[in-house]
Amino acid sequence: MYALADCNNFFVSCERVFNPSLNGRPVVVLSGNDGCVIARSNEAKALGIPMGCPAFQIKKHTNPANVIMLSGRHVMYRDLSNRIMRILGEVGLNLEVYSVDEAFFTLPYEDNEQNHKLLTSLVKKIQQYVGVPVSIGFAQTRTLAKIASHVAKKDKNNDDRVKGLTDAGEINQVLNNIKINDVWGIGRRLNAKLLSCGIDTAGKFIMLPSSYVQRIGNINLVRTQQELKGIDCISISSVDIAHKSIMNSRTFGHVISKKQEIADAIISFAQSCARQLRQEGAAAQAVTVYIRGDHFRQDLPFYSNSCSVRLPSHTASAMDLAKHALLAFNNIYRENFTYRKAGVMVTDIKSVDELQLDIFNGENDVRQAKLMTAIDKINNRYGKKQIVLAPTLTRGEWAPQQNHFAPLSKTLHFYTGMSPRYFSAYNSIEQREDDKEENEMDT
DNA sequence: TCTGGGGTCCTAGGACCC
DNA sequence: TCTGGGGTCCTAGGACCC
Repeated sequence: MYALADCNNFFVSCERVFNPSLNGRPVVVLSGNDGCVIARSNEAKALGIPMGCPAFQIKKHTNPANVIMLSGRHVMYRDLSNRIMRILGEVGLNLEVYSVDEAFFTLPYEDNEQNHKLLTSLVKKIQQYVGVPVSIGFAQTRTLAKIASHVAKKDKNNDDRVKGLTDAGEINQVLNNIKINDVWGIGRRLNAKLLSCGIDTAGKFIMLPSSYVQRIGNINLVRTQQELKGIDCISISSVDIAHKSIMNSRTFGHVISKKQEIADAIISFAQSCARQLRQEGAAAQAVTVYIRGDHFRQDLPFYSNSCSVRLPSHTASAMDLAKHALLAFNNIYRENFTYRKAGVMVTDIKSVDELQLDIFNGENDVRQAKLMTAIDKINNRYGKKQIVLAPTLTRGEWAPQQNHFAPLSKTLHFYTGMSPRYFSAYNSIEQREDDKEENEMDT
């Protein structure tokens, strides 16, 4: 029996932990550059604000004075997420962290009454210790558990926020009322295809012959159908399985044409990829760079391109990765165009354990590895940005604009469990302007 | 004026091999 | 005129997720 714990309106709920005055009001959290809505409170949903809605359009949808718009503070969300996962991990067997606000786990009891009781206490514990509301669904497969948590969330009479879908008759009834695009694994395209065949509910979908389902989609769609029928066939690559790619990219605060400014961004992205590789005890042997114009600007010529470069050996060195990322960038950069977004992706990733022989091959590799280890030690001890590659010392021209941070420091005392260290991490994003000065002093 | 970021898996088709 | 058959590997692009 699988359970899925899903945080309600996660980013908004995190903001509310630190700022209870947001309770009961329509709140949205925005993406980078304060661009799109990426989380909505129930009140904001009720106003008809759709997911992904551009911030400037909220004024068209609603009375803007009604809606509180906040810039995302992902360091804080990650921290609260970790706390929730720890609590789930204490009870749940085989915890699979699926995303920042969701995790699957298996249930210990044969008896569903007992499982229900256990989950109810978990929901209460998370509310009490972390302050974030969580809904939990459980069923025979992950896909059904997902639907169950959906039901738990929607049902206003269900105070304990736990829902089990275990009775065959009830499952059928629920599936007949679930719209096909609310099923996990069926997105926009497949929804359109299925609708055109007259399939609009999960109940109708499970009646289709699997050969037909395979023709509409692919093997994944067949698996989704099996899961809805109660046959377990989707596995989740859990957190301890290594990443296959690591990406770092940003939409710039405005369009940029100067080559050096974009190069600075590329170096910064490569540096972040390298840092994450080292945190995971891994190294990569390929790096891809992409750059693109602003596809919303009809008045500017549009150009986008990408380039991959293979490194001579696996590395997690910021300098190696930045150097090769710049080679790739030089390949694709064109004069006379403007750019709005760029990114760096590292692939062909292996754990350092697998690479012991390779990585210590050359004199240079050994020195680089030692140097990066030393830099990590210093940055971990004295702060993330004590030693960085030179072009990333100051805040780049490309840095995204975010102007809607909640006044966190004023509300922080609501949260007693926070150490000074977290405090500074949470505030670091707010204080970009201060950062700039600090960095100049460091220089 | 203003439109996110970071992942995974599958498939078709081309290159290449014998 | 007429031009094999089968296999593997790689990559780009499309679909999905949060």
